[in-house]
Amino acid sequence: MPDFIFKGKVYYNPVQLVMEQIGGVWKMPILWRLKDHTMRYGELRNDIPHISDKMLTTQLRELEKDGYVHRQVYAVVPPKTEYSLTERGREVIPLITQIREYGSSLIEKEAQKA
Amino acid sequence: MPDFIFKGKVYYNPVQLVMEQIGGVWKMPILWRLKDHTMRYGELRNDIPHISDKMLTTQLRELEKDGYVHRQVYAVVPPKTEYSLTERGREVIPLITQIREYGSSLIEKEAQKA
DNA sequence: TTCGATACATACTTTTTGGTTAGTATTTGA
DNA sequence: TCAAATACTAACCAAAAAGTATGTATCGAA
Repeated sequence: MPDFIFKGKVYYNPVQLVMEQIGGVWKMPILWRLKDHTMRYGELRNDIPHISDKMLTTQLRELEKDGYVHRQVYAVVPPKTEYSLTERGREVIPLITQIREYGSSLIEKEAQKA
Repeated sequence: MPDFIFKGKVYYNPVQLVMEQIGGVWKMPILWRLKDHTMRYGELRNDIPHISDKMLTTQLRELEKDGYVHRQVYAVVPPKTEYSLTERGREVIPLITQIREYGSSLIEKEAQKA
């Protein structure tokens, strides 16, 4: 597997690309919430434990730039913004499902031992 | 999904745990090489482009500590160490396969556009 | 006229991750 | 006696990711 270029940046392998697009602590949890419905900013904020405004905003912006979520701003006061998955976002859900399942299985095994 | 504790550390969700165990730039590429055979340190080193001694060593140690790889040291000179997957390591391969496939599909789509 | 509601932005600090360079231990064979 | 081979270790630095704390714009309602 040789190096390749994606959107102007060099990657060493496909895993690295995926990690950059949906890796980190918050991106998959965000995508997961949007799995089957649109959500407002504040709803995401309330639904994802421990996330800060800064993290929620930056991660949403990156997911938008990379084509995973759609951002719909309504010109009302107080402001209202709705987030939803794009086609690409929907396509990545099975992968997240498998990662979550694997994580849960790790936790279960650990619980059995203790 | 509430917080939980795994080996003494608090996690916010299962994704975060998986990311910590096999995330980052190098761990999955390492596990992938060991997929169907034991490899010596130097073989891994030569086979994984751009990886440094420091990264290879630290990531192997963490994978060993977390139970994904087995480390077999032979008392010979010059030194010889063989790495192989444990049961847990083998179990995680399907997940890595899917992540790689997803990454490859991203690359393909991007190539079609350009 | 001020307040409340919402979705942010900004500045700053800390933590984590990764990269670079150089060095070490051991024994066999030239 | 010295070089070669292998699997590391250590010290240091840079970059990226994440956390914390505070501020802001807008408009309608009270």
